[in-house]
Amino acid sequence: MSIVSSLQKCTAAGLSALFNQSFTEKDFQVNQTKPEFEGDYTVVMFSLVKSLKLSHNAIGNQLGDHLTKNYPQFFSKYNIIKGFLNLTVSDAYWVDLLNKNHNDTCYGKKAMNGKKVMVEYSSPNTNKPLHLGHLRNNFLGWSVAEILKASGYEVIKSCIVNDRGIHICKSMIAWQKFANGATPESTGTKGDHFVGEYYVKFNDAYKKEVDELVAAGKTKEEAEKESPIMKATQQMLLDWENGKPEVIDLWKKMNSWVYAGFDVTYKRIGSDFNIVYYESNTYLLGKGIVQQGLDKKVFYQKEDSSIWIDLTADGLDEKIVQRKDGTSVYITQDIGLALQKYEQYKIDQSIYVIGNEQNYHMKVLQLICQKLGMPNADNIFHLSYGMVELTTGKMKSREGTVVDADDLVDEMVATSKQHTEELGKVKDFTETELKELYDTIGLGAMKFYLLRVDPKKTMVFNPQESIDFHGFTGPFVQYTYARIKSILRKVDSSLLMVDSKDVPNQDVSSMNYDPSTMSLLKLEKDLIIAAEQYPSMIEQACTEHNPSVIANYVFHLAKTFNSFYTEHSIANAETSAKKQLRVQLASITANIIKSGMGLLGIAVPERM
RNA sequence: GGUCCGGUAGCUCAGUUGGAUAGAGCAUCAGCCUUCUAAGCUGAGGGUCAUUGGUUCGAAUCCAAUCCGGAUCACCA
Repeated sequence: MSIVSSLQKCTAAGLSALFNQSFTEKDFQVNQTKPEFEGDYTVVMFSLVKSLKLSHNAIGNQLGDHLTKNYPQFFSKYNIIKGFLNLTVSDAYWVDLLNKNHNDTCYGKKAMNGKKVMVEYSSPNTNKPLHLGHLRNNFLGWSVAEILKASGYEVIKSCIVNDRGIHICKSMIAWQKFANGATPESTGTKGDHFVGEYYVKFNDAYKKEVDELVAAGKTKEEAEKESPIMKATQQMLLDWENGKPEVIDLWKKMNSWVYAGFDVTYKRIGSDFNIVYYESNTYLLGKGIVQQGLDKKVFYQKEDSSIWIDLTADGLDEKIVQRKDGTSVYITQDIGLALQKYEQYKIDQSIYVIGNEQNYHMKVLQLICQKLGMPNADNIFHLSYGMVELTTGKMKSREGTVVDADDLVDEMVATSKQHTEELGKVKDFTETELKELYDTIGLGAMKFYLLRVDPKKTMVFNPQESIDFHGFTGPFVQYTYARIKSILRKVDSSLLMVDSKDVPNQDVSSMNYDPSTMSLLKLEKDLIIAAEQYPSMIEQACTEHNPSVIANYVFHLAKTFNSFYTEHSIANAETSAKKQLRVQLASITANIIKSGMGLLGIAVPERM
């Protein structure tokens, strides 16, 4: 249990005993004590003054006495300033915590809880390569999955590939018309980029045709309808739906190019999936459900035989779920897939990592599932994240301002190479080690940069800032880790106990100090306090589905360590007791950094 | 127009179950490498928490109104 929880419980129990009324943790507030006051944690007593009709001082004195007397293992002393009861946690508590956990690589993680969660993320279109926005999605999805695992959930990562539809046909038509049989191999182009080029070519050709038709006297609307290339594309979509062999062959061929390209990118950025759904397989799902919905009168049919749901009572609009020609719309297959996911895995929760532009759509989806009485409908959760904008404004493909994912990764890795070479600290690395290090730092910087911001918020991508490796960045945290590992390599490893997850309750008689009498310097204590908070940070990140909680925390921990490191020597500590204590401190810090960065999908180097 | 989200230092962001003098990083300025990795540390300056009103012992945080920005409201996906 965290010290904050302990304090809340002890305070509630203490108040109940002292004042003969029942109190719970909600009746008062516990905060970390502000640095300008003495103490570690603070009970705010203003809310108690009214119910008890006593002064702060009276309450504070009685409660402070009670806590220090009855829980000396937690609290050593207290002071009262205005309505704030500041408690000092005893050094013995901190030291004991350090002893028990300093070499536990699973510190902060929970045992399996038997619950199953699906995290759907990434979900690309097969007509263009991944861009910066996809990166935020991928990093978020992967990290949230890790955070859920650390919190005891079994996680199934899924991906729905948007591999069919009019937009896919656009790049197919353009390839037929303009490629002269060119392939990724023949042009030496990565498959997804290759296909993306034809998607662009389609739009150029289409625009040209429309302009010409408009110049010939048509209205814009007419021109858009009559454009030959668009008509050909629509015909191709029909041919695809009818299974016309040469169209299917072309579709398969071009998609396979895209997948080959995606595989490379996914491998590079670390995305992976337990199950991949393809829209070409799922787009007919949900049609049966539409019929059932009609029978249940959740849906209704209009005269033209299109099928709708009326959501006006829920503050939304009417929504079509099946066209008059009997074909399904986007949301129909989503309903079908939602049910399939549940039937396939019996998941307790279904998380969708999708941008906030689809907030309305996801609200409608969940509402429909609920009205249909689907078993998992209440456990659909839309992890809605904000768009990534540039300092110059939004990314616009038409204006060519889209930041390509592969290019960005390459730039970040190149920058990390350049910085590393300038510093000249790794001259003895082999070529392979160097390459791995550049990847670790470059990708670490990028992931940290995108994950450090609250997912819900729109964020600005500043290229200069993103390649800064100082301050609140991934490389800063990685560097702190490498410094600690450098020290730990040099000191006697017997100062650390073996990993306590392997050998619980091991003999501590070889300790160089007595944990019950060891006193802590301020910077030592600050570091243990920070380390103690890691488990509750994982909890918070999990309930909020928010990796930025971890990013902010890990940065804070690293910063706290660096202050400690500059001020006090570990290897040459004043006494052997202090040396062991500090080695343990370094160890727990390194373990948490590695673990926390791992939750963000970021590797840490042993040396840099 | 309806609905939803946001507005905190020059810039990028924390902080919102209401608590003490609103915090980081970048940028600017001033210091610190013969001692465990200076991708580091220490310090300084920088704020009408969009505005106005309300709730109360106490509001960046809760409520209302207003202003500004964004998203969305397709027989597109």
